[in-house]
Amino acid sequence: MPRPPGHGPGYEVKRQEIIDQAAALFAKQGYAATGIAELGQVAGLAKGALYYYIGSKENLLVEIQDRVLGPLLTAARRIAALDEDPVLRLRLLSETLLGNILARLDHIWVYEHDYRHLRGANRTRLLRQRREFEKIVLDLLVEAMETGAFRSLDPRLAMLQFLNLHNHTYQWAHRNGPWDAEFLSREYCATLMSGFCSAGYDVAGLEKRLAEYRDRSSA
Amino acid sequence: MPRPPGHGPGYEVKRQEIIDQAAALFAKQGYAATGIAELGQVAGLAKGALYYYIGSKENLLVEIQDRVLGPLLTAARRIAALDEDPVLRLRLLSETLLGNILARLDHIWVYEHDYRHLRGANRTRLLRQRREFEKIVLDLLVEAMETGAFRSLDPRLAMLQFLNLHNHTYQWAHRNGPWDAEFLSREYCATLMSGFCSAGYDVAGLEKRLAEYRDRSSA
Amino acid sequence: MPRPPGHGPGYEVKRQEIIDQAAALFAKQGYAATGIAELGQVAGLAKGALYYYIGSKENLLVEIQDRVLGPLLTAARRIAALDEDPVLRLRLLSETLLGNILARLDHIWVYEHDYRHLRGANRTRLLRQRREFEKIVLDLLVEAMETGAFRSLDPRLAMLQFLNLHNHTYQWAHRNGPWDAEFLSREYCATLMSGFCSAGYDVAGLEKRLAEYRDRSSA
Amino acid sequence: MPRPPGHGPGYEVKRQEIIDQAAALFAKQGYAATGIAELGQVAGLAKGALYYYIGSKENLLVEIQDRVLGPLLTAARRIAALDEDPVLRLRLLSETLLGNILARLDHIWVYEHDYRHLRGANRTRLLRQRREFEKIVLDLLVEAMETGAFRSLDPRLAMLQFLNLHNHTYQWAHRNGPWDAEFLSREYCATLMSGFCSAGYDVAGLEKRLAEYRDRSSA
DNA sequence: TATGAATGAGACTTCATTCAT
DNA sequence: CATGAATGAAGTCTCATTCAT
Repeated sequence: MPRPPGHGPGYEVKRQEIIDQAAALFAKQGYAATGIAELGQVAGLAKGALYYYIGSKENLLVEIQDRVLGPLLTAARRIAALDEDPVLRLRLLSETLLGNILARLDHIWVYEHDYRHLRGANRTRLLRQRREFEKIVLDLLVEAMETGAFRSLDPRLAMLQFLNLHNHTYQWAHRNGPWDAEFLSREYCATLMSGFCSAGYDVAGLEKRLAEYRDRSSA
Repeated sequence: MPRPPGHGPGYEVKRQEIIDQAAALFAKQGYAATGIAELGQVAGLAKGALYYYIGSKENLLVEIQDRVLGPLLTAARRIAALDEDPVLRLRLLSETLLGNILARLDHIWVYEHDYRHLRGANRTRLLRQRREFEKIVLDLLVEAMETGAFRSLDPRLAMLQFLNLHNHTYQWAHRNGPWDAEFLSREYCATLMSGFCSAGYDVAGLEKRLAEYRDRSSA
Repeated sequence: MPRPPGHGPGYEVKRQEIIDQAAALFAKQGYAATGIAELGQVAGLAKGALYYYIGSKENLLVEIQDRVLGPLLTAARRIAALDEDPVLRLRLLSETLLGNILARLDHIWVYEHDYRHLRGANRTRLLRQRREFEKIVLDLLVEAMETGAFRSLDPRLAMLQFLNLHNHTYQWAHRNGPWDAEFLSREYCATLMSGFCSAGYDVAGLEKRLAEYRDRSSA
Repeated sequence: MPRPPGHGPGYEVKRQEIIDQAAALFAKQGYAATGIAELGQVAGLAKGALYYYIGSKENLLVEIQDRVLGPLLTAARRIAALDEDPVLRLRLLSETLLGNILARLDHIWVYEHDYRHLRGANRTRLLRQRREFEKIVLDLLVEAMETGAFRSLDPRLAMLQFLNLHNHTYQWAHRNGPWDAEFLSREYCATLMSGFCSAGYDVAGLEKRLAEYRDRSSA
């Protein structure tokens, strides 16, 4: 991660390009099964120049993980802090999560498969961030139980169902698939909320409230 | 009366042990990142002897995949053929699937992560089997819609939700976890069926009908 | 102005050196019995660097075969196309063939012994080239029969005698041996032509006509 | 070569079978490229039993060489000692040599290609035997010059031509080929004698004298 | 006699990385 | 900024051979 000091203006641009290409390769073949030589070929750079940009192979993995978890956590924190119904916030979080997954499918492949190749501090940091994200979901679910929207559930199991349903999407989604994040989120949440909500809760009204929220916040 | 050239009586036993150990290692570190030397160390065998049992590294991967898909497909075919309500059969399939996942967590890790390292015929065969399993789920969902139990859903998306929810379980489950297959299946199906069923369908009655089915079939 | 990825200026030179050294080793010990480690030691390179130059062991074999058959076929085609008496052309071909054999004895060892270790396309190509060379000899012999210089022979057996006599030379010839290609060719052809020619043919005149041809073509 | 003491009656028979099979394999693939496992498969024996018969891989090579050189030297010595015209003896030797080559093509392949894999005493002994055979040919050629049948030749080069022409035959001959040893010997000797003999020598008469000799010795 | 299990060296090849230029 | 050459460990796999049974 320590980048050599004093780079020209094009450095960061090219660096980001290389990380993109690496994410695509890692997603297709796996991190361990992708060689530096292959990366260089795709990037159009000899190995020496490649290392000038990437530092090390593991560095690439770190960057890819950061690209996934950085925006995701930022958005999740923002949503969790909204002054809205926890169920609505869960719905917003769902759509954000799916949006991130669909927007960067190859990054997600790497994120889901290869985080175990991180070592030491990189790994610790990653796991901390993953736990933070899970905690946000968990807290929203607990809040929804406290407001009476949800019945009394095992909060951890509810969170795991939420994550199972969303996170496994990368396995079959593909660019130009038939469904976008908004649609998938609506469907997933319809399923989850039906299962989670209390007897009297108006599940069908959620989408209306979401529309109202969007009117308000875009105003 | 000398045996013809082949393998001795203890061969298959030891072979299965080695596959077990390989599955554990592959699950922890990934197939590509696990070396033959490491496998040999765990098995307590020199490399030559190891190869006497395994044939090749990819062979191990094939065996592990077969151990997952073999029993799973057998059970799924049997359940799909039962003369029962499709919703009940989905519930049975769910529990079987979760039972397989929890019983062989490390095999499932490998199954989910490393099938891409299979080549040629091995890969083709695997993908065919995966599709067969998915087809069974899909057909049951369609049946449930036809009987009026489920509302009109996109069958493929319903199947993917079913699989998302179940298959991602390996990511967080662990030996001696708090929940068994029966419990998880009940919870997952409660969620899914609430989301999928028609307005008038008696979701709560599913578990009772399951109990009745079990009484019947054990009789 | 940086070079595009590829190979530096010294690459090809070193590569040819390595092929030379490989030919010497293969000739002495056989292709199959010569290890990459040994090659590296002789070349003064670690295994990694060696592979940077050679690509694969079989590649070395291909290059060695090409070094033999490339010049040989070029020369043979040129000679066959000359507007001269077929017997004279056979004499010229004989000397060229012996010149190639004596000039690259170790290459010829490998060429004669280890072509069977080539696989697939490499092997097919080699066999095609070998057959082309044999065809050239065969056609010249047939021509010589048609002009009446040779008696009526089984053309294939005549060709095989020609090749037996020449090609086996590598088995006993050595650098700084007492005989050069010109001398050996004269002797071999004296033997062969005596056996092949018609009753009235002036065998002894062949060498004189050769000298005349050389005068003409050097003028 | 030291065979374990005290074997049953079938030992030697089976041993010879195995050597036959080894010769076939070595001829087709080369000594170095043929594995003991492959030999065992062909022989229908596990590796332990195979070693009981063969002692070591190099032993097989020794046996194969002996099977070639033993009969050849015996026959050559006998022929050289005949009280006949040296040219006739050369003709007899030629036919014997070709007979041995054609009768055991795979042994000859091994003999020609893999003698270099012999080490130490095995190698020394082989080379001594080879030289003895060459000496016999050389002496006959010198005799033929002394009797005036042949012109004055470089005896060593004459011998090498003789051997080139005969020994290279294994490269293209095959079982059920169109030509037998008698025919090939007649052709080869016709070529060689035409080239070697003095002006007045009756080459054509050689075959007649050969027939007379055969009448005499079968009588 | 014969088996099958075991060894350990060595086979060919690829790897991530470094560095002088 | 970028190259190409080099390393040495590690990758998967095969080898000839031994030996308890």
